[in-house]
Amino acid sequence: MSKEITARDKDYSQWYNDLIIKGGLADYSAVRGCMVIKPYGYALWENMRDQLDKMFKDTGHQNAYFPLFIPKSFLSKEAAHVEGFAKECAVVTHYRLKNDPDGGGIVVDPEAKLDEELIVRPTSETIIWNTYKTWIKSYRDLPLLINQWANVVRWEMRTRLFLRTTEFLWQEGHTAHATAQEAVDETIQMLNIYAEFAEDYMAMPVIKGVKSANERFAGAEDTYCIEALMQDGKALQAGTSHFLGQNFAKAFDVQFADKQNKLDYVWATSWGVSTRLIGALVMAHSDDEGLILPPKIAPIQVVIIPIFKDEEQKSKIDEKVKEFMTQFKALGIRVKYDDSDHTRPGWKFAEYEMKGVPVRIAIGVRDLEKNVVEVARRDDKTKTQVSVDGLATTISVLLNDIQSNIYNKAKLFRDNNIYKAESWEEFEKMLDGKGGFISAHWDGTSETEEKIKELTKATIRCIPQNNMLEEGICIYSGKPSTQRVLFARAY
RNA sequence: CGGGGCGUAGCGUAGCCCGGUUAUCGCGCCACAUUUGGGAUGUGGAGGUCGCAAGUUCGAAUCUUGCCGCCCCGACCA
Repeated sequence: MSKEITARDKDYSQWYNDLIIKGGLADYSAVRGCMVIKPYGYALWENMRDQLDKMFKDTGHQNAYFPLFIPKSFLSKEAAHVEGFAKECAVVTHYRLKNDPDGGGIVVDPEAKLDEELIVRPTSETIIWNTYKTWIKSYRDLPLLINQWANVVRWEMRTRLFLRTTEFLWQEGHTAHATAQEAVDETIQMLNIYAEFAEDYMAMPVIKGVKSANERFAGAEDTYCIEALMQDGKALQAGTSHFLGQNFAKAFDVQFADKQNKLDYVWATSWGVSTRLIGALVMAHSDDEGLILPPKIAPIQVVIIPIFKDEEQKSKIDEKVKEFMTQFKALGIRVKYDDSDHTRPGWKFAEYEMKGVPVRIAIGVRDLEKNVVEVARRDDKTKTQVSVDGLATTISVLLNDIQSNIYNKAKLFRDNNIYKAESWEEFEKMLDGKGGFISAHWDGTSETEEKIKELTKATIRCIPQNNMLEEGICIYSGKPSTQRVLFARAY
């Protein structure tokens, strides 16, 4: 098997696939459009999930779990919602198989047809709001702050590892509030949590903003999002937080009695991030040697590789490494000692580079004599001799350093790829060049946005938060505009 | 669903146009030996419904027809 990873500038799609498959994160599966997340990839997801979960709980949310199946009639209760999802639903129509009477295997039993078909959830608003109806009676029941970790299914035409798979893992928060303001505050709070997670943990700079009407979630009043920039100049929506207004409360008749015993519909939010974040991580940081994972979420932060000629040398090294391991673990560093004998050091070096392990420590008898080890960083590929005295502390500092270095590098790239377009010609030229975010004036109409998409495949990624108001003219229509918005081609 | 490409061992492939002994090569796998500071070397070995089906033929991986599957590019989308 080829060990080489395709070069980024040669074939970006192949580069991306190579990183995931050769980095050991995931594989294609026997089921069309679905992937197998391998242990290493799942460990990465668990680290991300655990951190997000902590952030949700720190802001008063609780986890719960709702059914995988949604009765078809639920989905149609909110008009915009069904409109948005109808085209990509997997549907359960029968509940039993039987032996084929004509021989040759097994067939669906036509006798076992469901009276009402079940939809495999593409998102859970409907089943959850159907439940909330029974949970919410009074202002005392509010706010209701629930999150669920789940899998969902969206039957997309074309799939792509992590970025768009038929089934994917995610979390979806669904909250209910007594006032519109409180719900909006919640929406913004969760957006901020996503941004904080992306930047502080994934080392991926994001732009916070609000979607235009065209890009809004089906059934939302407002969709807030974080947008990241990938190395090929395309944008990626990394997380969304929706202010749902009273749409779902009205569709599912969820009313509460306030202090004055006046009935009103509750105000809702929903917000989610998915395993797509892993795809974002891969495209944001990796190079042609493999993955580069930020230390804070890397499944293995440090790998130790022994270099020895015989058993005697090996046992000396083992003894020293045992001390390191204790010290590392005391500092909470995720460390792996790879003393397997069936691959040689050079193989292991390449292997852990492909897997994106931030720090590699090589240790041989030569080092033991000098009381040093060789420390190699994945992010900048430098190697240095480091004293074994206080090694764990040195490495701990180094991991923080790597974390911020990865972030700064991604931020520099992102900042260098935000352009201002003043005219249509300029706009098109920028898109066909390096891509990136293009800040341009827009007249605020859906028609213009659609026309631009049709002509260039670029969409409005967001209207940035705290956007400066600025008089100008729309790059497409020439009509007056009050602010710039961010355009990009996107995943 | 439209356009393009591909299906031969676990992976990657040659052979196909122009049909002909036992289907090529590399990686990986197994055994032994020598090795181990950047993807080791040697020797020996195991592993195949040539995507499926039908047809043409003395003979099909190769030709014909149908079907299935996958990848890439579009439309759709987190």
